[in-house]
Amino acid sequence: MELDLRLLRYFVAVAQDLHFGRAAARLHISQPALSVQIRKLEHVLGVEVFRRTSRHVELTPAGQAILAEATRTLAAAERTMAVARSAARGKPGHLTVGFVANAVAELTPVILEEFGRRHPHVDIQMKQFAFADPLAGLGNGDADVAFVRPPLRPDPAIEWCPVLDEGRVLILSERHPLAQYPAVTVEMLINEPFVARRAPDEWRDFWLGVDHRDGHAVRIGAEVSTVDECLEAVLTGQGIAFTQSSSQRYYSRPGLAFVAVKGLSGSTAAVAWRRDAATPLVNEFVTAAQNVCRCHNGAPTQFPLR
Amino acid sequence: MELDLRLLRYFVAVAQDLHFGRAAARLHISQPALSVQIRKLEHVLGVEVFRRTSRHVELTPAGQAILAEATRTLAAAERTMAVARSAARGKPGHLTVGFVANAVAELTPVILEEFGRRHPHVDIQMKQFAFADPLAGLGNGDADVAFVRPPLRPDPAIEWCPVLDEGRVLILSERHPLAQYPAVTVEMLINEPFVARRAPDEWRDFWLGVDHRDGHAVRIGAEVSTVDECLEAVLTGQGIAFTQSSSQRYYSRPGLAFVAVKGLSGSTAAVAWRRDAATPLVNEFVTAAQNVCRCHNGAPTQFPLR
DNA sequence: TGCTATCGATAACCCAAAGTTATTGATGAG
DNA sequence: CTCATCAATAACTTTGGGTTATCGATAGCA
Repeated sequence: MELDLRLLRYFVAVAQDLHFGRAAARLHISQPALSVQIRKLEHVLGVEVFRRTSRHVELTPAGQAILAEATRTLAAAERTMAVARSAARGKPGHLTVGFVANAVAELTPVILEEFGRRHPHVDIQMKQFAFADPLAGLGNGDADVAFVRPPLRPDPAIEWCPVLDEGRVLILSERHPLAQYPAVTVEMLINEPFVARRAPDEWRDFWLGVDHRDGHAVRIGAEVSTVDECLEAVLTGQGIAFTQSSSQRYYSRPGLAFVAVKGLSGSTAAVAWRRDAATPLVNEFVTAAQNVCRCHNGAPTQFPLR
Repeated sequence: MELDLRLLRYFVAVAQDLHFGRAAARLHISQPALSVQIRKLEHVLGVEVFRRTSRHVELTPAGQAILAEATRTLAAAERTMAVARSAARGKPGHLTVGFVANAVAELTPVILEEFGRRHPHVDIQMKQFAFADPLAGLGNGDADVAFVRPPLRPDPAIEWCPVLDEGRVLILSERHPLAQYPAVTVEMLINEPFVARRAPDEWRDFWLGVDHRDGHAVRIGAEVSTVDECLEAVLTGQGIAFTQSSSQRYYSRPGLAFVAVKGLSGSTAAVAWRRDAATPLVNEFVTAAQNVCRCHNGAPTQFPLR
């Protein structure tokens, strides 16, 4: 019996939510089918990857080790498809650019254009990642280069260079009482429910403004994985959230209000890449980004706080 | 329709021998099944990967680009299996060591032992590669580290460090007239048919002793991909061949004779690794190899020429 | 202790698709 | 022009991944 990408996809899905029923739903198959396939995977691999009772599912140590490799394998397959798509469009070169939310805002198209002018034979695929992966695919090879927003977990394999500094603002329903204020302070928000990003701690905390709360715990009104989920939660009044100020121009929509927050630190956007996968094309892309933002003299582009 | 490892395996097989019939035979399926699956792959990828008539099969430019990625994807899958096997044996760590022929001969087990003593939790998988891949899997991630034998095509991503220097000897059937000589010269072999290794030019030529032939063309008696095929060809008298002198101790078998060759340059064996995948484990392995052979002061272990 | 809700495993069945053999049709060689 | 080669097509068989229905184990709770 041979290994098969489907088995890996199923495995990763179950590993993600540790629940056969929900994973099956996400995969658009029935729960028994998923159970059978996971057992088949375990047979093919020769190890039990999950320890499961009728009440609990968890990865075995073997499962954890395998999960990392499975993710890489799936990323490689994804990349194969991407290269094929590029080739189909007559472009021999290919570069996958990961990003989160609105990337580096208005600078994004400028950088792409700058790069495209120098490398017209390269097909660029922009690929968005959810909050759960602030490295925007750099971690497992899903992306060659990425627009990210620190704070990032320190990782010797990842290098980055700031491109854009902007302020952070409050985003809330326009029916929320605070929406009328021209500006607020973090203290005024201490008891407000926040919309939290499902993300690694350092990222989640940064966007909840934990550093500005003087140790006060955060009330969580909703948990979200993507920008749109976040906006949805805010619109329906489940909570408020901080966001980079460029969101006002990218995600403005009826019923949504933005309010300046006094004293709140800003957000930096950066180009990032893997030190061990710095192909010439990646380097060229980073250079293009640096040229555009002129951060090679240490000063990323500054946008007004509001 | 989703991409599937089977399709990639089939694709690579056809790309290798550019012949549907033979590829199908190697894959143990019928030729029509293979044709259908390749067409399916092309549909999934959205590009034609082969240009084919009833007389000729060749990769399209798109196919070439995709082949590289497909190989990497398959290697990643292979690695997933390997890690699973390791985990099944209760070893959380894993290292795949590629090698060609008899690796670094008697030093191999010593190095493995040295490394194993320092890293008992790491499961080492030795993986042999055919002559076609003198980089022993370093090229596409099939191996983390490898025992190779220069000459290698210069590649900035690959670094290596010599471990062992040994002479080269002639290998021939004991019924061959020259088998009686205590030693021969290359001039005496100019008109002898040689067994050639199916390998990149620099490697193939080195093992044919082209540098010692003063420009005389080589008569090719057989083409082989592996050591055993080579010995088989020599035993059946299809040709003679040069080999590292340690072969006398590793591949000695009834009917086979080894003869010293005066003036023939030696062969170096080395540890090699990818600069961009030099994980701590890889570095430790290289260190172990260096410690064992003491080549850190520039002098790889010397074996007597005969 | 026993009831209930939850959730993964098992069973029985169905059907899509990968495989088979037989054949066609195109093409390069002599 | 004929023959041999080789990929594509056709008609079919079979494998196995999917389904629904059901079971059995367990945590929560009165």
